Amino acid sequence: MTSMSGDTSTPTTARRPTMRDVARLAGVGVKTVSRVVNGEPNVSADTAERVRRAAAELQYEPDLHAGNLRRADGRSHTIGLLVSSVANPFAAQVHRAIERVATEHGYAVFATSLEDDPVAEQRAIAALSRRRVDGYVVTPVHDDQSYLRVHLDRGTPLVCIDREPAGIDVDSVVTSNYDGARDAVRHLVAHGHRRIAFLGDLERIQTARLRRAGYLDELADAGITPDPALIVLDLHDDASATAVTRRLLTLPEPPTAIFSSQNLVTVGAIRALQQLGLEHDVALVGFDDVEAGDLVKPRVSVVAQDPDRIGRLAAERVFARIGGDGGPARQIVVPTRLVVRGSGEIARPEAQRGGS
Amino acid sequence: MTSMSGDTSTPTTARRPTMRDVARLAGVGVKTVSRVVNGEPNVSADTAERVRRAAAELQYEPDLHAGNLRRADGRSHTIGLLVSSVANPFAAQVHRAIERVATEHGYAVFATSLEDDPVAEQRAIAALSRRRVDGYVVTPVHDDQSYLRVHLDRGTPLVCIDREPAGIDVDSVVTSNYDGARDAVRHLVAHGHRRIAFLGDLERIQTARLRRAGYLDELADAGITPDPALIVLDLHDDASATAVTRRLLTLPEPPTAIFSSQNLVTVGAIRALQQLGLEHDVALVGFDDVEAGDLVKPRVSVVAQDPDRIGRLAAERVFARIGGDGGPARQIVVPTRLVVRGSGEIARPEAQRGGS
DNA sequence: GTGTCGCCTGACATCGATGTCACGAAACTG
DNA sequence: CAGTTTCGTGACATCGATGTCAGGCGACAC
Repeated sequence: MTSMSGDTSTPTTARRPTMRDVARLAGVGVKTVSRVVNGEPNVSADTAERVRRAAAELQYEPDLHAGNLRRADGRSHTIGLLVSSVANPFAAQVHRAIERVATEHGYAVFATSLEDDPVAEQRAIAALSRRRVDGYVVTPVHDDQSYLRVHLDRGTPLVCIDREPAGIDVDSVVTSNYDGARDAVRHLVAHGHRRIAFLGDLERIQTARLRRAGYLDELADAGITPDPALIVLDLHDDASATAVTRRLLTLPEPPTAIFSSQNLVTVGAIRALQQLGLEHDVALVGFDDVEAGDLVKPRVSVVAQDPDRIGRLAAERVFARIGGDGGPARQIVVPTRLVVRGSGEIARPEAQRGGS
Repeated sequence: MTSMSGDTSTPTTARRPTMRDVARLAGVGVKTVSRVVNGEPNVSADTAERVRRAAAELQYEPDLHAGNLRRADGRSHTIGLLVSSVANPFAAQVHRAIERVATEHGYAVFATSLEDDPVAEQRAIAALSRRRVDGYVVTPVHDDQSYLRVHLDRGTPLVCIDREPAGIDVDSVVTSNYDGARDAVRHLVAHGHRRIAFLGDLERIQTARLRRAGYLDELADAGITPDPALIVLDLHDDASATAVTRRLLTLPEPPTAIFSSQNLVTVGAIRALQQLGLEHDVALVGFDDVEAGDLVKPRVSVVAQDPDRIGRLAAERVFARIGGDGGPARQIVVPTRLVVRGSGEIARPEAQRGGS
């Protein structure tokens, strides 16, 4: 109603108002403005109202960082998230879940893509440390996280997701890679398969090794001797997965089922099966869900991870730590879910039942 | 080599060292430490070395925000990104592209999901403003962005992506929604189709209206009178798209081709076609690429957007503005690309050639 | 009427850094 | 060799806020 000056036109470059400007306009001291802005008690109703009006008039926005400098708890109300890539669908869903929890707590999230580069991991941590984040959620890439201990000692919590950290004892939230792989293989064995191929991700990735172990142990428990010819490791993209799958399927004794241990590898396997016209004859179960995996024919069965839950649990751990939880480090394992859609339920051909 | 104290065990809670601590240890003034840390000139080689050693010993990390308080340019080296959802594949790819440019400039990125909530847009801007971001990249949701003018006036640039802003004159980077839609329809017309259905997204979304307009204008140019029965708007998820598509396909005079104007809607249409066994008989072109769209049979043809380029261009605009570019607002349009995979090249059935 | 208490309020030091400036020593100039 | 410039350095004010503390004022009890 009562506008300060008649000038309502666009100012060229306005200085950002500070608490002092608001104080001056409201005719009070800065500390009183501070009290009103932060909802502290002991301010009379009409002083508060005058301050609020002045703040609104100047469109005042407090400077969170300036406040933190002096504030007792020194919280930046910001956390950092390190993932393989924010564009990776799995990581993106984890990110969304974390963001949801963060927003509830009034926190903002810095997300950084590491692209599996250990050096990027350290650089990202340093960049976030300079920005004084209150906590980290990290997908470990580096083979040793002990360099992070100094941050823990200074009271900045860290939670690892997807992979277990090495060299530090912190909370972690990971998928049940080993059990999930066993579930997949057990499912295929239950449909009569004995020649089950394994398409593995890069062996240097911990989760890939766990999935391979699950595959081998489940075969062993089923009394099946693994055929080394059917085990291919270190696949990381769909093109090489396609090539390898084609080769396996044209062996003299081809597999009757395939367990592919990762997203893109599953896509590559599907493509190979389609190219050879074998998609209805050879069973396939993938680890990790495939986008639009229910549009393909046959629809693709998978052992699905739960990125939403992983993200939520990880965020809850971080905020518990920020909130002062000093308990021992927790290892949380999120189970996988077998999604039955068709490709994994293709039975071993009758022709072969007699053989072997 | 020369460790300060013999104690290498884990300290319980160490205070974070400040510049003063480093100065004291190195036996110099704080300003000298500041000079070394920031690479300013006029420090003798061995003073600099002594300071660096002290900083390393204490594992000193400068506080970026404290520095900004006094620093002339006051840059937080942080930008804010508002998207529909960080879990949305399109937005996630845009995000990754922006992050790449940001990293080159030494910037970190705050990403926030709006879930198409106009109130969330304003809340997010306020949260980022309090954190003093140097620039914004925004997917507008609110129907009026004039409330952002104050930030522009204070020198914080803003670039809109995906949708044009309303009420402010700023840089924007958008897909050629109108032309892309025309391309899709032209492609279907070229394959003989005249009864082409349109499955539109929510009409309140600007891009959805543009795609509809492209559809209608291209039909008009081809001399085809649109059949209102084949135009369905306000679809936003795959379930409703499936239901609607099934209804259209069972009309007395069903469409021979479908143009679906969005990702999830395309998925819904595919599912309906598969359920009715018509996927090889009715042509389909979608707007926006579908993940694993080349695994479906027939492989799905789309008019693809270029999220990587959109993100990169948007980020470059923001950094140009942060760098002082005061030129007039630029509207950048990123063209779509028709991806021919099979579903869009199904010809109009011969049986119908005689008719109409 | 006076003393005590509690509520409001603002002056001032402070957070961790950078900008300004003055000072002494060394290097150059003529 | 005196005068000037340059270099290296640190004391100090300052950025925008909050924590501390003391003072003023009105209400209440005796």
